[in-house]
Amino acid sequence: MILRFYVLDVSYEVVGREPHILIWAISEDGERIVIRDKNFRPYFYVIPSNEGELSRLLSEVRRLSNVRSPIINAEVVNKRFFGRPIKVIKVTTVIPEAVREYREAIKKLKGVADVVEADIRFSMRYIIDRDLTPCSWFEAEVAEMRKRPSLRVSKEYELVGNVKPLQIHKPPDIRVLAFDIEVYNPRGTPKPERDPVIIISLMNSEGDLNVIKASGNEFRSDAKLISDFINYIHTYDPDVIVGYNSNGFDWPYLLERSKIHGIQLDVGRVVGGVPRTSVYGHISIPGRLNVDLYDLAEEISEVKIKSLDVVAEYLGVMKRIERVLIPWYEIYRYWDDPSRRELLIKYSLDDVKSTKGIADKILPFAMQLSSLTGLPLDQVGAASVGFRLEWYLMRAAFKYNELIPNRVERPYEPYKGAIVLEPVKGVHENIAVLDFTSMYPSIMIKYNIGPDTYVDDECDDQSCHVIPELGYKFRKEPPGFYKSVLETLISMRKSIRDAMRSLNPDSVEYKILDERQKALKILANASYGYMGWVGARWYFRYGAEAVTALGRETISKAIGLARKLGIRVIYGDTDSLFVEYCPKVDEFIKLVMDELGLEIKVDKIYRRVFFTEAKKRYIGLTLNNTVDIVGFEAVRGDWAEIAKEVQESVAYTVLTEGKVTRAIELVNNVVKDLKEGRISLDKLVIWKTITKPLDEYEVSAPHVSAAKRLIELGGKVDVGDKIGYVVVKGSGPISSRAYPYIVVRIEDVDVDYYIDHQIIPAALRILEYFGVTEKQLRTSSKTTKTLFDFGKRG
DNA sequence: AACCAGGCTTC
DNA sequence: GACGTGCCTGGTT
Repeated sequence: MILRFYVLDVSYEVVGREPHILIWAISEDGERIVIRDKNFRPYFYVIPSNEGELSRLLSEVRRLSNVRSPIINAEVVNKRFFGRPIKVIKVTTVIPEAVREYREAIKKLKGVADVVEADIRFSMRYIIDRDLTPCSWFEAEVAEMRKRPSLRVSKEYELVGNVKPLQIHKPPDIRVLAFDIEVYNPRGTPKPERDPVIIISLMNSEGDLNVIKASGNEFRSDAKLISDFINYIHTYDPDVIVGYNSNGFDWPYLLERSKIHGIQLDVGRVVGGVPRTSVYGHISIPGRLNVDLYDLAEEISEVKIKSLDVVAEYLGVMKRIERVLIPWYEIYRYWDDPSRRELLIKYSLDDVKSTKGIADKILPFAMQLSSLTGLPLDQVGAASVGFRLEWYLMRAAFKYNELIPNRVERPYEPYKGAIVLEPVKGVHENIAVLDFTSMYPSIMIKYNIGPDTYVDDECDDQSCHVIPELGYKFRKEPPGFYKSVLETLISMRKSIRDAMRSLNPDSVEYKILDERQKALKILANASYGYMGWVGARWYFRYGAEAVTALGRETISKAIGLARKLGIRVIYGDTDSLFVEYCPKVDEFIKLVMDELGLEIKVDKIYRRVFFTEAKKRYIGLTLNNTVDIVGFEAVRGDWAEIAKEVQESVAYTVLTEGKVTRAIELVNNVVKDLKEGRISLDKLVIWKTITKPLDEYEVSAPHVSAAKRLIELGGKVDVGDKIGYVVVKGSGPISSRAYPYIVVRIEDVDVDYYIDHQIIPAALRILEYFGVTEKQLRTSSKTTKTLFDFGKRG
């Protein structure tokens, strides 16, 4: 029979002595199914040192065959390696696990230059070779077989013919389950060996909400909670499970708690298939797609702070002011206090609703990324940008008959990057931020940059591009691997955008295509960083170096053109220019296109923007009167809340009202409040991450000594933990006075430290420019100057 | 003055 | 289970 199905995931199992590919899918009529392909075999390639060795090598390779997993085929085939035609031996065996053994044995043979494509996971090999991308529709000839009882699906089929892609964009109805756990945390960072899970909140595709609570003595027993959770999953049977930082927190935590209770966290579609850590640090659940939305939220560059509430607000899912927000370190207090427990439950529900809402907004994008890269949905979010692009490149290489290079360990070699201009300090009115569109990808295409186009010998500038500063040469023709891939990505994106023009923007079809064009853009934009990444299969340092050199040349020339037109340039970084917004800007944009062959566009307009002398830091007032704070302390996580609040209000006050006096008053009041003990301790906590084992630190930083004190107190500190410390009264270095916030009483706080090293510097960073002195900030005065008295002198 | 460390999230 | 470099800052040595 012919079956149409939507692919969720691909895995494999070895049955007897035969590998079976399992395609997890949803059939056209909505059934959850598995299609078994028994006819796919693992293989890899052997590159000879010279082609004369081929026939000898062929027979030596064949002789290595063993009975456990015989070499069922070895033949000479024509491939390309970095663009050059090459003859290699293709070796095919039976059991995927045997590939490694054969690879090692063959590497040792005389006359073998290298063995490639022996490090590609079997299920990914299948996805590449059959072009069976997840999150896409296919059709195939199948035969229904008796369903194995170990599989929690409704039907099982065996693949008989070939799979054929279908041109259907709309996915079937997928069951998505969002979940969120709350943990009892009376001692800072919760530890699964002592702190129970107290709440699990759930929300499914139908919008049903559920709360599972800890029970028993003091409501701190979570054994039943865990088994209720497992039962819920079996009953609802989700295809996709989403959480926020669930790979980093919820799943590992639940796994540890289950182990303590001796419960098997059997939540998959294979009986006994428990979640386990898999590739890219994601948690894999057999037969279901476990997606951590926090990984995907990292794509949203507009949001600086990637917390659940902020991301949900940005995506229009839930407003922060309309939801319950509880600081994480207070969770246990709400749980212990019967009058506040309901509020905690409400908080947890708001979290799970936000999680589900974020899933609705970004899963469509992730699904497109999955279908483009071939990485299953649960991996595509967890895979770093480099790996996503790499899988796309590997699929492209297969189509071009190019061999996929091995991942090799290389030393890290830094190279020169972009230009950052010295800002013109002060307040500027009416400023346009211009951006080169996809500067680095455009450069890679324009100059045909890549490992296969680099020319080592003589080459004149007729047939080669010669790179400024470096003198490296890249041949103009034919297009290299990177250029071909980038041009394909860009032309695919263009045709999608053309197709979108004839669609209603509210239609499902339009939205799906929009997500696809965004995914294409992201892949293209990752290409330069990927080429300069030492871990990349297609790493090429000369190429990455050439791209930044050409970028520096491009922006310098653009600045020259702006000046020629008499347009004042205020600031610039890599591919952006802040210029005064005047009618000549249009002319400038045209001139850049004509002279440099690259597109530059107005990205943003500020009514007012303020720079100190520092690079990468500014505050801007947008056309709709919101304030952008970039780079300053207010948007960083390692400053005390009180200092961030002060700086944010100062920024807002000077930009919108232009009143320095008001800003000074504001700081005065906070200083006074602090001195008189009216600021709560949690606004004084400074949070910093422990990034390596404590004994590896060469200096005694405050957060490190606070962490050591936490251990003395019987606590546990792991790499990655955030340590919250408060500086207390006394003498000596700060680190000797940094204590974990949980042991500090408000009356022991070194108020002067917070005034001198947090509030004053944060406020002064902005106000210093307006002639405000440290003294004025400490004590009230009667200044009446406004921002504009100072603003025009810059 | 020269260095190291951090810059991000979940509870 | 690292896409790049550049930059700022505080604290220690």
